[in-house]
Amino acid sequence: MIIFKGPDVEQKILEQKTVEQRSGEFEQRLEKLKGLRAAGVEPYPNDFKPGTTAGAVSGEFSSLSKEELAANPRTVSVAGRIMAHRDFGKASFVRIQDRSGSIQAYIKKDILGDAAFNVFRLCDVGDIIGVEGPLFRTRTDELTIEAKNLRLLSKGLSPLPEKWHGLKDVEARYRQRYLDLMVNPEVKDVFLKRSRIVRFIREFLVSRDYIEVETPMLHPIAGGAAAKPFKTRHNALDMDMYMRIAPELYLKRLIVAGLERVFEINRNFRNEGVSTQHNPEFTMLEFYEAYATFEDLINLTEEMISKLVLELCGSMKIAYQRTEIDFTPPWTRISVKDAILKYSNASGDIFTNKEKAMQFAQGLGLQIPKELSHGKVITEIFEKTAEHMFIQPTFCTHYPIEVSPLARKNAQNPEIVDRFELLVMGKEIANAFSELNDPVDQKERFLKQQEERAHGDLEAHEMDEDYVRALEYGMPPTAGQGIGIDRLVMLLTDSPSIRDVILFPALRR
RNA sequence: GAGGCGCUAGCUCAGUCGGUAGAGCAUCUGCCUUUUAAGCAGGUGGCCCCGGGUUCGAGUCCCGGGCGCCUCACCA
Repeated sequence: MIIFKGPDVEQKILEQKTVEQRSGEFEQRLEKLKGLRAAGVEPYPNDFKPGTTAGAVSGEFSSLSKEELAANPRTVSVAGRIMAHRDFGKASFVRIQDRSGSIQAYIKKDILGDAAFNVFRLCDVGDIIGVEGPLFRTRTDELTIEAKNLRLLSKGLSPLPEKWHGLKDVEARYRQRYLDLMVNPEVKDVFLKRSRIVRFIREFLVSRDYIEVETPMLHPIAGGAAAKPFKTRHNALDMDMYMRIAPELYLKRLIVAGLERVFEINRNFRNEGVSTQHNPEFTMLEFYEAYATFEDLINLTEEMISKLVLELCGSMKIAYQRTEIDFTPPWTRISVKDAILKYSNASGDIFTNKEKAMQFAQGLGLQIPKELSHGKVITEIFEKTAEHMFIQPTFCTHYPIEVSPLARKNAQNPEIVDRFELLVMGKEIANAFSELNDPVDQKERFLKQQEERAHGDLEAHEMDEDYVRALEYGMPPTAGQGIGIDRLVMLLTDSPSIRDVILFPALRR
C-alpha cells in the first residue's frame, strides 16, 4: 500500500526501480501529479460537492431542445471519472461517468480560463473531476455541460483498460473487480439487480410480519446442514470454532423463543469444491414461520419468486442461457417417488426394498457403498435420473427421512418427510420443510447421524445437545426454508457462473 | 482431485517451418475551439507467466511448476 504524502514521496516512487514494474504511463502520470503540485493545485481535494448526477441531468433535460437551452440556460454540476477524452487542442470533449450513468462535458479554453484549462491539460482518462456549467446541445444534438468551472478531484496514476474492448481477461476481472465494474456496464447491472433482489425479498418478508435477525457466524458446532466446515480458532476463549455452514439451528431456537417469524440473509461457509455453481462463501436466505407447514411455504415461495421475477424482469418469462423459463404460477408439484417413476424405468419395489434399490442404482452406473441407507440410495437415484429434468420451476416433495434429519416425518409414511426442493434449470433453488419439533425424535435423528459420522461420513450432521434442549421447551409447529441467493441471482441475471454474481469470488493466492 | 484449453506492450489481440518482437486502442510530441472508437503526422513502450532442457539459435519444441477458464467428480 502506497500512501501519498507529498512531492517527496512521489519523487521516491518515481525513483523506485524495484519490486513492481510500472508502465511508462504510470511514471508520466506521476510527473503530471508533480506538475500540479508545483503549480499549487491539490490533486486530491475533498471540498467539491456535485449538485446532481449525470443520470439525473440526462433524464431531467432530455426533452429540452437546443434553442430552449440557449434561451434559458440551466447550470448543473456533476462529478465523476473521465471515461473518454477527445482533444482539439484548445477545446476538448470528455465523458464523465458517475454512479448513475455518464454525461459529456465540453472543455473550452476561452470559457474555462487559462488556469483551469492548464489543470485540465494534466488530466487523463481515469481521473475524477468535477465540472460546473450550463447545458447545451452540440451539433449532433448531444446534451453537454459547457464547463465554466473544472476541478481535478482525484488523479489516477494507473491507466484504465481500453475504452472499446473493455476488460475481458476473466482473471483480471475477478481480481480487479473495481476495473470490471468501472468499464463494463453490464457487470454493474448484474450487481444492481442483485441488490434489488435482496431488497425485494427483505421487504416481502417484512410485509408478512417477519423480523430480520442475525445469528452467529462462528459456531462451536457446525450444524444445520450436511457440509464440511472451515475450522478456526478463538485465542482468548482457547477453543476451536467453525464458520457456520447454516444458520438453521439458531433460527429455530428463536422460534422456540416465541419470535414466530424470523429470517436471516447472510453468508454460509462450506469447505468444499469451487466451481461455476459453488463459492466457499455464499449468501443464504433462511426463514421460519410458526404454525405454517411446508405446503404453506410452497404457496409463499410461488408468490414471492413470481412477483420478484415480474418486478425485476418485467415479465414472468425469462431466458436463462437461451432457455425460456416461465415463472407463471402455479408450478408443477411432484414427489421424489413419482419423479423417479416418471423419468426412469424403475419399478415401485425400489421404494420398499433396499436391495432392489441398490441393484437399480448400480444399473444406472452409480457407485453405491454397501452401508448407504435406503433413503440415500433413493436420493442418488432421484438425482441421477430426475432432478436435471426439471427445467421449469418445479416443487419436488417428500424426500427420504435419512437425508432430512431436521425435517418432520410425513404423517402417512414415516420413511419420508414433509419437505420440498424448488428446482429450476435442474438446479436446487430452494429447500424447505415442516420442521421436526419432537425433541425425542430429533435426538434419535442426531444419534443416527452420529453413527454415520463414525462410519466415515464427514458431512453427517453433528449432535447439538443445546438445540435438542431448546426443543424440549417446546417449539410450535413450524416450517422453514432456505434459498441460495447467489443461484437465484444467477438465474435472474442470466449469469452462467456464480463468480459473475459475487463481487469478489474466491481465487487462489 | 482428473482431463482439456489459455497466459505476448497499460488494454484487446496477431505471431507462419525454430532465425533480430507485431497491430489497434491508450500514452508522448506537433497541428486542430461542436467531437462520438474524432482526425492527420511522428515517437516511446516487452521478465513473450516462472524454472529447467533440446538447439548454433526457443514466444514457438520437450519436462516441471504457478495462476485462470471449461468439463467431470463432491456439494448448495
